[in-house]
Amino acid sequence: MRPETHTEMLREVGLVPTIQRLAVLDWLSNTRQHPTADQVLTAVRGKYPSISRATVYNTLDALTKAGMILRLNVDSTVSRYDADLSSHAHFRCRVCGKVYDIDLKAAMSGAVDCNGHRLESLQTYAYGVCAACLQDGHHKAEEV
Amino acid sequence: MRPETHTEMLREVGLVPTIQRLAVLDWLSNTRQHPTADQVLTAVRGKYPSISRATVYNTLDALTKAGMILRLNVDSTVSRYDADLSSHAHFRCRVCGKVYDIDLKAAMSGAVDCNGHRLESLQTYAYGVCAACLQDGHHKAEEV
DNA sequence: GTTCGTGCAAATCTTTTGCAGTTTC
DNA sequence: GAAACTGCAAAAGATTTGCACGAAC
Repeated sequence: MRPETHTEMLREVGLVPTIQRLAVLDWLSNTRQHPTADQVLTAVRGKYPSISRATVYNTLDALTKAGMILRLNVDSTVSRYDADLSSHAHFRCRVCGKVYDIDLKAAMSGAVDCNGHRLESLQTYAYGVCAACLQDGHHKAEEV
Repeated sequence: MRPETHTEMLREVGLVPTIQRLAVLDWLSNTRQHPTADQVLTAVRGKYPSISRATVYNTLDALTKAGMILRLNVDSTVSRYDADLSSHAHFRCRVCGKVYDIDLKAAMSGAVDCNGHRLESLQTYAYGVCAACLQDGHHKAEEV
């Protein structure tokens, strides 16, 4: 979207703003889909044909760890990525496999109709550091 | 736990109650862990050394589709399974990788302390049939 | 006896890794 | 120039598939 902003953002988290990373970040910021790594690779190769699969994986991982994008586990066998950090839930259709953004409140309301989709089940996952690891050693726990 | 009950339950959903399926279901019902398919394989082989990996995968898939167990996507690269169908959320520690059951309310409260664990991020996934597929043809959508 | 399920091996798919060469600052 | 990053190829894991044999009803 705004390459300069993205360049700055990468620098701020200690990542070298390479062409490849900017291409991934720019494209991801402009899509409303929730692409898999392979879809990112295909899309970015439209602009930079030489980018390799490993670089895309490395980049997506680095951006995720830096908190600039989200890695979604909404599919069971493949990761998807989302540059929209605002609080929302994701809906996956078991018929067509598409992933939609949905309202968090609509999802949690218990209603079957969820933003026009028919909700059948719900999963909530939390991530962080467990009680045992917090005790084990704060230092160790902070490092990752 | 109660093999007879499990036998009945399998019949009710149209699955032949084989030794293998009962072994998987029994073991899964008695663990508080959230095992991967491989961990189920190892555990069940303790009792039935001849059970194959494919059968475990087939069984877990059949039980999931029948709604008797849940398939968790809390890890990004491996599925975990849970026989506890009560409404709760799952917490994954990024240090040790363990998965814990947590209170859904505690998870959604916004507090950092979540059942003693330090919550850093939250993901909510909804599953069902999307608006487009519902319109496309109710019949097609119901089949799966 | 027919249907459904199991076991084995191979195949597929996603993701990670090692390393030589290149880019960035 | 040193540190960080990329690209390639190979490896590692998880899951699925095809098919012959065996179990269940």
